[in-house]
Amino acid sequence: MPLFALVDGNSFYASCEGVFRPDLIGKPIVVLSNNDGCVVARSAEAKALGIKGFVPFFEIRHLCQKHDVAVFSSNYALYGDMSQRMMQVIGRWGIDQEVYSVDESFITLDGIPDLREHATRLRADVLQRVGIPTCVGIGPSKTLAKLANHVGKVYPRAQGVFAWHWLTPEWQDKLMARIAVGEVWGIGRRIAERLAAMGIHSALDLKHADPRDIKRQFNVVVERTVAELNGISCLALEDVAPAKQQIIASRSFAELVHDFDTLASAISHHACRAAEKLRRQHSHARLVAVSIRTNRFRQQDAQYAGWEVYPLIHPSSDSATITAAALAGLRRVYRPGYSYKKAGVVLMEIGPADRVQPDLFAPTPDPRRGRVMAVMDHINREYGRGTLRLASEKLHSGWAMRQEKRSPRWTTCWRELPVV
DNA sequence: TCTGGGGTCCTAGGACCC
DNA sequence: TCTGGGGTCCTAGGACCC
Repeated sequence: MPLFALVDGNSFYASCEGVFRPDLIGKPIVVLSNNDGCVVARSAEAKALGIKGFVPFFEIRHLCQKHDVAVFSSNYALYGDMSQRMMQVIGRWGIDQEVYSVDESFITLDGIPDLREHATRLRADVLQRVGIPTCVGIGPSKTLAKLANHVGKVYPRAQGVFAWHWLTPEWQDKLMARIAVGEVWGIGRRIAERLAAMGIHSALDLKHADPRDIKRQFNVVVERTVAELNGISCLALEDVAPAKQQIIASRSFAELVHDFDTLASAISHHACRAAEKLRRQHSHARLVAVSIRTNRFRQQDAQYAGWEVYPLIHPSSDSATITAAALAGLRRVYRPGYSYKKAGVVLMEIGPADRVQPDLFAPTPDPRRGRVMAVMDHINREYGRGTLRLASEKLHSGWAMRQEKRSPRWTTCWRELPVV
């Protein structure tokens, strides 16, 4: 029987901010989404103040002022780098590792004798080397490992580590009966509501539900969740990350945008970011889609959401080609007279760059373009993102996002290194 | 005044093929 | 008048995750 552990960073973004600000130890920390829109991370102290996740910042601003909460704009350069460091350390403690998200990793622990000791030392190692506190949950399926992680967080006595097999089956069930079914991985709000109508309220209820019944009412995914809760592992560890099938680059604007040229600059920028992501996974895309939309929360404004797909003759990962397609799409989708809040580019029909079906009649793209892109990526890696870019990205700058409280890029930018 | 940005998978239904 | 059986592919929409 396999044995999985889920290791995750506690309040990850907030913890990252705390690492370089020892003066904030014991103080509430909140991290905001792009554009300083919503709360995306809260330190334990901030949670204790009653600040909920995903609420718009303006609703809790007064609370933050009153309690002297440290508020940060999101700093993805910092979180991405801290994530890599954390994953590297966690990986040393597992047989195999899957990096599941920016702050979560599954590892397998088959054959390790003293799991409590092992997990405790793992946590200490990450804390010492990276500065991030973690929790470890252990179980015979990924779903049970996730749920064990939840137990490790919620019960202080667990001290951040919990494994199901430390309890007798009876006590396992007693514990599961106290966990709401919505806490189970894969059970979201909608399914939880429908389960409640069927009389299934706790994780234990779902574990004991009839799988055929669940399959009929929902689908195979929920059926698998039932099996996983019963200790039957259905979800394998994915130690190689599959290439993305779809790449999105989009942003809200700090202020409403009305004119085509400003939108064109934003779309150029997003197209280049998307193309860069595409090249990083050595893929080409065949479809470039553009979306623009007004602010859906402003009911007093006329609403418009446009979406246009633009096919490329040759699948490509060339920034200029993809940007040209995105701008062509924008020209078709743009309607004057609206106040735009968000623009984005989506790449689809993605495939490996070394397997491209050429077009019989169209001229073959210049093979030297690939080298131009490689040089551009290299320079941007070496000297910082945006050192080289397309002119069309910079024609107008009226679309920047709000980021008023961003901390320095402590670990990835020479100019912003902490000074001791 | 102020409301994020990514991703994946599954299903149902229609078009179309032999 | 009667109108099969087996399949694939695509799309839209819904659900989930972080």
